Amino acid sequence: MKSKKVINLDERVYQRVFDVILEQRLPAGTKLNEAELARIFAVSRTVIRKALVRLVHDGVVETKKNKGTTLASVTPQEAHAVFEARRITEAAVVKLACQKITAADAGSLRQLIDNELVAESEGDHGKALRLSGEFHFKIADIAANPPLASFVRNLVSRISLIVAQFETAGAPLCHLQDEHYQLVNAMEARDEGLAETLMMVHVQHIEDKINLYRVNKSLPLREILSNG
Amino acid sequence: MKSKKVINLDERVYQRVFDVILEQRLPAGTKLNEAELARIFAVSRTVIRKALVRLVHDGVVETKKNKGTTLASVTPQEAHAVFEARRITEAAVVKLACQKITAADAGSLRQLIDNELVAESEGDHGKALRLSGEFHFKIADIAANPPLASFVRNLVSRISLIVAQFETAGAPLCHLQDEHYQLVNAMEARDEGLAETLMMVHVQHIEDKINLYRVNKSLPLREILSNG
DNA sequence: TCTATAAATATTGTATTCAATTCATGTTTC
DNA sequence: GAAACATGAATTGAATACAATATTTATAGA
Repeated sequence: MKSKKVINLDERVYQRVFDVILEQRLPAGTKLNEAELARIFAVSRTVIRKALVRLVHDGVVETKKNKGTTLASVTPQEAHAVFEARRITEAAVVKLACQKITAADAGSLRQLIDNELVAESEGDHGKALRLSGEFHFKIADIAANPPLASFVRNLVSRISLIVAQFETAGAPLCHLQDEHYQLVNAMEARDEGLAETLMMVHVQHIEDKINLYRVNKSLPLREILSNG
Repeated sequence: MKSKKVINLDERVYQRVFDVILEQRLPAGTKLNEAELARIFAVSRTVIRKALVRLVHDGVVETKKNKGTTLASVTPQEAHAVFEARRITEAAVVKLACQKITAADAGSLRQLIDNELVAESEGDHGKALRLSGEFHFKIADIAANPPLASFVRNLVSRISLIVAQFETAGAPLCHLQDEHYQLVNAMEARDEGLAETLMMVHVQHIEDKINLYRVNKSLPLREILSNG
């Protein structure tokens, strides 16, 4: 058993950027300059480029020739499609998870929720967001279907970007932890129908919050214009 | 309107390898030597590597440090997971497509089936396989959900690899075109329930064929052993 | 003949260098 | 003063060179 798994340099970069996206610590459209990233991670541009290629493939960053690489920003239509995909996929995944969940799994899930609450109470909003994402990753792992799990990871990360794009800082994510608890209970009871419904409603709630904020965001425009 | 879209060199390589996989013209485990590919495509290894990174991310090729890159070969368990993912995803996708399909879309789908039959009758088995895949891609496009469409592309290509891995040459894919026709009819009638069922059965049939061949493949073992 | 060791080879990982293109800025000309 | 144009900086695209390592092969000894 190797305690220290050797991973390529680009994997480190990829994971780090991925985590930052999950924590919503970078505003949409943030430039990811290759040279700058190379300095930050103390590697060559080659390594950075490899990580960026993968992130582009994931759809979370966009590269334009001779212009630069930025965090992907999406239109409302594109955002809606990602939510739709996530509702469909996670509904199916949670049904699979219902069939395969163990007591230990349920314990891990509840632990994740608790840790998230602790992080939130300590003011570490970024960590709480990441743990919230990992809750969904864990469900996908329980479903024991690697391709679906990988797709869920992709969708959750893209939703994180979208939320960060439309949400103003400190938007309340209340109730969502409650929904996580209910999900675990339904899964443990192996109630596929309930779990499926709860999951779809849960993702819908996230989308609803975004839509609210999109409306709010258009309001400050007058202030900005009159102020300039 | 630009008639000639400038695409990066690695995109060409990526698409080409992707097509070859869909056409099942390379046996599983085939080595994709970077230097050799660079010669074939007349580009530097840098370009090849970029394409390979994306293919690895897709799960269709595997790279081992200092060992080489090969077409991915999967265990029966992994293969089953890919089939499961595809059944779930395409079932949902075809329901979306039912809601959005136009008469022109249905025409395009039927054209694809016809072209596939022509290719088959002309003995171009590879082209027929690729067109069969494009039939599924087209349904995903009709569903108008880019993330799901991209995932379907991924799953279909992986299934192609898996089929190529377990199937012996010239395995009959009869009946499957019939199922494609029935799918188009159900979609055009906007019968979501029927379309969903047909799709799941269709994918199941593909998996069943594989399983048959896996059994057959283990039989020659005695011959091999007694012959040596 | 078999084994163990060492050298050669093959292959990917990473860094560095050069090229091409876009964008902004300044300059010149009318 | 305005517009066209040239020029320089910034940035990614691509090629080449170098490093690290696993595999194979050759060789020497028992």
